Amino acid sequence: MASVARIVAMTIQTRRERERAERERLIVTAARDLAEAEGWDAVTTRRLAAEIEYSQPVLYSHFKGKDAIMAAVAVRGCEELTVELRASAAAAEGARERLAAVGRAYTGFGRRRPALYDVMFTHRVDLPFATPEAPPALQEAFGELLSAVEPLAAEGEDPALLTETYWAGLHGLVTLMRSGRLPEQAHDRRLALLIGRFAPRATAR
Amino acid sequence: MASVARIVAMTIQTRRERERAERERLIVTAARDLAEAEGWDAVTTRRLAAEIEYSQPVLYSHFKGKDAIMAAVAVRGCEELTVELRASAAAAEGARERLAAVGRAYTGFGRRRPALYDVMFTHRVDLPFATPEAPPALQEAFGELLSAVEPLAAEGEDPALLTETYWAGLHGLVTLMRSGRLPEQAHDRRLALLIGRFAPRATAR
DNA sequence: CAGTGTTCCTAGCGCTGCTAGCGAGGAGAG
DNA sequence: CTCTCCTCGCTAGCAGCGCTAGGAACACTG
Repeated sequence: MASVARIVAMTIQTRRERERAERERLIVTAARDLAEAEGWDAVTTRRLAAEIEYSQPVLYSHFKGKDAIMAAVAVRGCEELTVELRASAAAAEGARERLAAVGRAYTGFGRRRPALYDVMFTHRVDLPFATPEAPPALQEAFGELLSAVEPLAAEGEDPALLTETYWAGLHGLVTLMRSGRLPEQAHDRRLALLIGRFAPRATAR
Repeated sequence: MASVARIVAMTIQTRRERERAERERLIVTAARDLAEAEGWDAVTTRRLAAEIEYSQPVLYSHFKGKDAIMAAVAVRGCEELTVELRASAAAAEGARERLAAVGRAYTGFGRRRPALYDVMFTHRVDLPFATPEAPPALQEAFGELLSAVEPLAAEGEDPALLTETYWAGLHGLVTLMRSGRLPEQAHDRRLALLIGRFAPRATAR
């Protein structure tokens, strides 16, 4: 009897936990969608609460604060980015073309999903980044870049550092363009120049 | 008599305008200093008003809003950046060394004055950038980069676009590092890699 | 069915950027 | 020198922000 009761309690418990987890996903999805539709300024705790049809304090039973919600959105964004990078790399042949493909995919992601990109790579958000405790999704995304850059590293060059440098170039292009500092229309040519610097034709042929 | 009165009135007018202009400079300086000391979050209109020893609404008689104040700080920042870039370029010899010098100066500026850098190149601020109406200070800063990059452009490459691409690389390094996405300690090596891509040794020698 | 514990909502705090409207004080006219 | 006017900067307040305390209502336990 006692054991049965315990089992029942456990299943009720698990159902509750499942519902909680589902609601948490709902919060993150709502925050992301709202941000992508109207920008992060429109994502207020009140607005978000209305969106999920709960009251404000519920948010704080899932996340420490608004920043934590944004961090969760960022992690989900990394997963999406990884998928896109992987797909583009898989479809490309040759080292130079692989580098170009991930570059296009990366900047395309940043331009197509500006709000998501911002929370991942621009906004201050308390996520561990350049450490072993970084979210796996983030490490995978970096890994995709790494495997595209690595074959193009010259002798004596650290592939990881070279990848970070290439990443910085892509990131700079995306952010400067999106904030109006660089004109949109020449993006492809700038990207081609960047790629050319990291994969000289001599190396590819 | 009438003319004398008019002249007196004019000098009074000019004195007032001078005082107003001085107060405007005071506001911008206070905003910049406060931001550099405690970050932009600490720069509230109340705090800023207290700093300049006037009441809040005075700020709005000079600037349309907080964003306009930040834009003014950004313009002043561009002037400072131009000075530093120019000095570093002048002290360097050879195309490759010039490129490296401005790269070091640029990233050094970003690391040394993070709040100022953010308002210039990261925060959304309604300044015309990539247009002829851009602030002269901004165009000069870009010009400094341009004259360092131009000699290194290959045949058929647009020097302006190449400069924008180099700028993006520097900007990416600064922002990713400052937001914790890239570890600080390897900055010099990443910068060296970037410079190496834009000024191959073969070109310099 | 009563007791118990959790869950979620209402209400409110201190702060933000920004603005309306008043009162003091100097400028100009006679 | 006095009176009028007008400019200037202040006090006070609005709506909205992130976040939290405390009580009501619900579901489960025995």
